[in-house]
Amino acid sequence: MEGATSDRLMDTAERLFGLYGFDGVGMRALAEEAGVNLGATTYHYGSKERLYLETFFRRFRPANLERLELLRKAEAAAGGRPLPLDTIVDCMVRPPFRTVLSHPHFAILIARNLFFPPAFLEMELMREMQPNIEAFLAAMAKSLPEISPGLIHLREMFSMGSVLMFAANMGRMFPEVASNPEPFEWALKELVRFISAGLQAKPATASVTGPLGELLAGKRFPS
Amino acid sequence: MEGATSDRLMDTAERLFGLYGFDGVGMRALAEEAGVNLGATTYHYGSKERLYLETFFRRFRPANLERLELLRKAEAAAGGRPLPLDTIVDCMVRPPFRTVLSHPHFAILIARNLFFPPAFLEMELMREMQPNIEAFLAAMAKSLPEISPGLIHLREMFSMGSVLMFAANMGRMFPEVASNPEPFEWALKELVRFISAGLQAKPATASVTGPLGELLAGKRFPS
DNA sequence: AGTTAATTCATACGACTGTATTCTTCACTG
DNA sequence: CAGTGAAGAATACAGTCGTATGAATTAACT
Repeated sequence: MEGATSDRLMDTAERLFGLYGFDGVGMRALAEEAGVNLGATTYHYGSKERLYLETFFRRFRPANLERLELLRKAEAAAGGRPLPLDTIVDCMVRPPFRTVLSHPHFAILIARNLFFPPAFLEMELMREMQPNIEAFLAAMAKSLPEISPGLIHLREMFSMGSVLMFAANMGRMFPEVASNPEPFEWALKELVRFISAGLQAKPATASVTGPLGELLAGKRFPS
Repeated sequence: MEGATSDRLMDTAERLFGLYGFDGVGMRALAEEAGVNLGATTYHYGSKERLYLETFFRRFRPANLERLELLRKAEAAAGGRPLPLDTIVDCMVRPPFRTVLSHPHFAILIARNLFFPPAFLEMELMREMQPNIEAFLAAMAKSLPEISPGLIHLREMFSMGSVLMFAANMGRMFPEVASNPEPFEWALKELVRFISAGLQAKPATASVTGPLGELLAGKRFPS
């Protein structure tokens, strides 16, 4: 079969880079763990950075696109009316975690990259996520008219923290998720619940206008 | 003044380790950035790992202890009655973020270490945090009698994700927090609000008993 | 079967890693 | 002022890093 070596390389990279980070994994350890010669890494991917990028984006890109698709579909079905918060949050978290169900090692890698992206990843990551951020922010703003955009932005950041924390620890929590997905599904539903409750909460202080509002509205966070 | 070199070394370590992680910073780059000879690193700290540990724990330990103190005081003031959720969460997040107000670079370092602790840190970190986890879990359980311990545990993990996401990004959000702390204080209040709303939410599914409940109750998450 | 391309392999290169060693400089004390 | 120990500085060491190179091997196709 064609590509068995390069596939084994990427699967091992997914696991090791997730566990130890880009700087924490050497090409020799990676090749050995994959049962592949060291030279094969250069041959198939050219450089360590490219291997890292391709390993990450092969699963991240489809999941990210599917998020937007799900949101568009839900919006179309609602016909212009604001979506329930649970629906929006579900569109946001369902695709990546469905991916993770069949590829558990990807969970911690995505958490690592969204929380502390390596410098060479940052730009492409932002470019990939910007449409999603804007679309989800807009959907939330429509469903939460009484909350200022700056606060929604802040809360979306909080939400992403919860999601990524869950992703980073699900390997420890549900070691055999593939064969027994029910506890995982339960936790995922609770994650959605937790987030939408936080998003809908009454603001702690009066809505912030003026300099602070503009300041927060202009910021970009990983998500 | 005594210890100027070792202090400069630790301050630089705090910043660089936070930005690039343990494996992302070399001793030479660290020494040069600190304006210190390479040999001084070995002389003052013996090894890279010890420098890392001391850098982290010099601020983490006091903040962590203060969290427990605050909770104890609040519990004493309440005289056995359950505490308001906002109070519990405030005790949890206030000390680390007060630390971060005077030492902004520590924010991303603590986020990194709680999210993806290096292997050599994991054990000591758990030992340091276990009393806190148990105390806060107990306080929350008392204030949320209708929510199962397993779910509270899960939600505490979600909360920690929000907190750490905020910590990891506050450098970008509030670059001059020392001279202008008001926006930061506002965001911090909103963080507390977000979390306590999520903690108090009605469970998404009926309370889980049997194997799953025990499974979740026995797990340990970073916090 | 013979030619060509694709892939695997062992090896090597220079740069960089964390740490050890050695020597010099400085400050303070008896 | 002699002496003692801490601190600073330069250099060295063995090991590992990512990557490059060229030969050996396999696969594919005429």
